[in-house]
Amino acid sequence: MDDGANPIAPAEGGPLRIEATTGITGYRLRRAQLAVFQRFLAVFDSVTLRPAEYSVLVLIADNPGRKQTEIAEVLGIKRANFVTLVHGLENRDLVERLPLASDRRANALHLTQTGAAFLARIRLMHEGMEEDVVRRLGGPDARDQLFALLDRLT
Amino acid sequence: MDDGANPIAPAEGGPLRIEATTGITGYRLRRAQLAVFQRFLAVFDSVTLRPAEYSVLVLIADNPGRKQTEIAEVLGIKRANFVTLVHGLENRDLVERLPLASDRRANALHLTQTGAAFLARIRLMHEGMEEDVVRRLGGPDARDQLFALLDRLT
DNA sequence: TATTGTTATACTCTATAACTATA
DNA sequence: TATAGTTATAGAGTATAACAATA
Repeated sequence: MDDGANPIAPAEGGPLRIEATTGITGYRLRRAQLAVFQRFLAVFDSVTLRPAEYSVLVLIADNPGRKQTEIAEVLGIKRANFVTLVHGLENRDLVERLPLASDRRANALHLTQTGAAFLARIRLMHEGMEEDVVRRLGGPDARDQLFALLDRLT
Repeated sequence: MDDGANPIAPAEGGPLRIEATTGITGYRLRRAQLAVFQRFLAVFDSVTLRPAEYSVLVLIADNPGRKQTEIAEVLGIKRANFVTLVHGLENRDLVERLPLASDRRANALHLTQTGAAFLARIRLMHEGMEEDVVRRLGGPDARDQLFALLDRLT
C-alpha cells in the first residue's frame, strides 16, 4: 500500500521543469523586454530618464509643435497620464508647452535649447545601447528579422 | 523678415515622424509583448486568470511539492508578492500549500483536483492562443527563430 | 456636442524593510 | 547566522470619470 515515499511532500531538490512555461510566447517576450529595459534603466540612471520619457523627447524633436494628445497617442499613453510626464520634462527645462494659435485649448510641445542639447547627448548613449543589442542579436540582419517577427504580433 | 509662418506654433496636421521611436528595440519588444498580453487577458478574462497566475499553475503542475520560493524565483516574482498570488489561487481551491516534512518553514505547492481539472481546460485555451501566434508569425520555424532571437537578449 | 488639458482616483505590478518560525 | 513565508508599505504604470476652456 505504502511504498515508503511521503505522499504529502515529494519535494525533490533538482532543477525545475520549466519547458511548458518557456514555450509561452508572451512569457518569452516579457522576459526579453524586461532584460532590455533593465539595461536601459541602468544606462539612463545617470541622467534620470525613463524609457517613456526618452521616447517622448525623440518624438517631440522629430515633430515639433504637436499637441500633447498626438504625442501621447502614438506612444499608447493615456492623455491623463501624459500630463504628469510632460510636466516633469518641463520642470527640468527640457520641454516647453507653447500656445497653439489654431487651437487655444491645445499645448504645442517643443524642446527647449537645453532639451535639444540634452537629447543630442543621450541619443549617443542610446545608439551605444542599440549597437550592443544588434551585436547580441547577431548583426543588423538579425535585428531586422526580429523587428519583422515582432511586427506580425502587433 | 517674416515669411508668414508662425514661429511659435508650426503644428502641421499630417502623420507624425515615428521612425526614430520604432527603431528602438525596447520599444518594439514592449509593443509586441503588450499586444500578446492583451489577447491573453481577453481570452482568459472568462476564467479570471492573469498571465502570471497561468504560469504559476503550469509550473506547479510540472513541479508538484516545490517551495513557494522556488516557483517564485523561476518566474522572477519577489517572494513577498508571490504570497498574495498564491493565496488567491488557494482561495479559489486551485492550489494547496502543504507542510514540508524536510523543512517546516516551507510550504509545498500542489494543484488540487479542482486545480488540475481547471488547468487541463485552460491549457487547451492557451494552446489555441499559441497556435494563433505561430500562424501570425508564419509557422513553427518562424516561432523558433523568434525564440532564438529573444534568448540572445536575456 | 465634441475635444484638450487637467485633476482626482483606483487598481495592478513591483520593490524593500522588518517580523516569525524555523534551520 | 541564514532562510521561508509573511505583513506592511511605497513607488511606478495604467485605467476611468469628471471638470473648465475652447472648438
